[in-house]
Amino acid sequence: MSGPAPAERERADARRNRERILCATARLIDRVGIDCMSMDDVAAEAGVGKGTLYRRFGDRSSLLRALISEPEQAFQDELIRGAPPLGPGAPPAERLHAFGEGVLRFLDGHAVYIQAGELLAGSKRYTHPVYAFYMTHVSYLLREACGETPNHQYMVDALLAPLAAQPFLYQRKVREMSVDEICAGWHALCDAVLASAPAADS
Amino acid sequence: MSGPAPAERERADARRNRERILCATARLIDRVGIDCMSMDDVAAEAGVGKGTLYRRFGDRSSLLRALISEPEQAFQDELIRGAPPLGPGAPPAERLHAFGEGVLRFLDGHAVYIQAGELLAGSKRYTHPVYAFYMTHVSYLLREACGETPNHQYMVDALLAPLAAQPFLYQRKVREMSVDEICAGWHALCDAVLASAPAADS
DNA sequence: GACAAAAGCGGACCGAAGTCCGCTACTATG
DNA sequence: CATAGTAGCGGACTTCGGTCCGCTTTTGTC
Repeated sequence: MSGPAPAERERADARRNRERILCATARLIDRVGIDCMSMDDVAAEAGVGKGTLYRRFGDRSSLLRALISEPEQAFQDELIRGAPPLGPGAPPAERLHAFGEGVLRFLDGHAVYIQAGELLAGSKRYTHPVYAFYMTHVSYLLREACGETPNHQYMVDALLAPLAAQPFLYQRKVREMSVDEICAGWHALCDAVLASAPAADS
Repeated sequence: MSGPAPAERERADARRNRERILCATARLIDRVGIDCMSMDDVAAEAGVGKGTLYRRFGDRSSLLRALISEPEQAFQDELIRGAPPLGPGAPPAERLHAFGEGVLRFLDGHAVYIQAGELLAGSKRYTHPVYAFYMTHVSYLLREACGETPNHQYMVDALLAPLAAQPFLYQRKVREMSVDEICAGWHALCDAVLASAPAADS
């Protein structure tokens, strides 16, 4: 009954370096800002070689994403298992509203990490698992709320588009909108889309 | 009555090099694709130095944009001075629909140049004059169609978001949607937004 | 503890974007 | 045509993201 070998055991030095790198990155961002932080800086600050850095994190944007992967995971968990209206239990339309607001407030809370516009905003946005997750979620809620409609998939994308980091930062910094104003806007958009489809019975 | 000195006269060699560069760029894109085209390649193909290339075009994405600036300009002219429903004369709601469809078909017609996702899609999208122009246009049409609403500005952004190159290419390539399907989706979104506000009288 | 396999390390290296600055050659003027 | 002033040229150079591959450390086995 020796437990099944832990599928992938992380070697001790690997783990140590991974943590060093994450701490060093956070420290550097705090000290010089994301824009001025080169990958060489990170490697040096962490006291590891550049190869190690890239072996663990693949590329720059993945490294940055790793920094917020924990709260991001927590947010996703809330969507699936959390309390209403974010989690299951509330009517789908209400959950949809809560979802958008949740994403926007999440973005605002982690503005430091996404401010370069790289995170959740780069050209990889659409192919990243996180987009697939959000898309599935919104698709489900929208279908529950108003059934299958001709342009269902498009509406899902349209609802998700203003929740990207890029437009958010633009509205926040250039337009100088408050988070509340942005949320209000999204709620209005959400209502418009919901109202445009015949409400499902039940 | 010697005409006023032409504000900025372009030196002969400058003009020659500018044209050489644009031709060389188009040729290279055609030959090896945007992704494999380095700025050194362009300079070499055009037979100019790298400094010249950058002096004229600032950076890579500006160079690419310059390639479609002519048809882009033509499209903008059509919006202002063209025939209805794109130009003035048609009811604002109808013009709004025509605008979105126009942008989408424009994107499709120039997919070669925007396929790298750099053009009209980079982080500069929102600060580029072209976005300001589109924004003003949509803002005007939306206001004409349904008056001032609480989230006017947000709705404008929301309508414009799915007209960016990035989501367009995603829908086209990954989702394998036809241009017509994408247009249909946008029309539906447009209707939803228009319907969500009290119609203006008049 | 000795050993072998392999997971992981690290920094030299590469390619490409973008900068800098001394030189060239075009244009305006007498 | 000679000259001066300046717009424009060009390529060496810098920076930075990302790759490669020989070397080191860890871990499982006897």
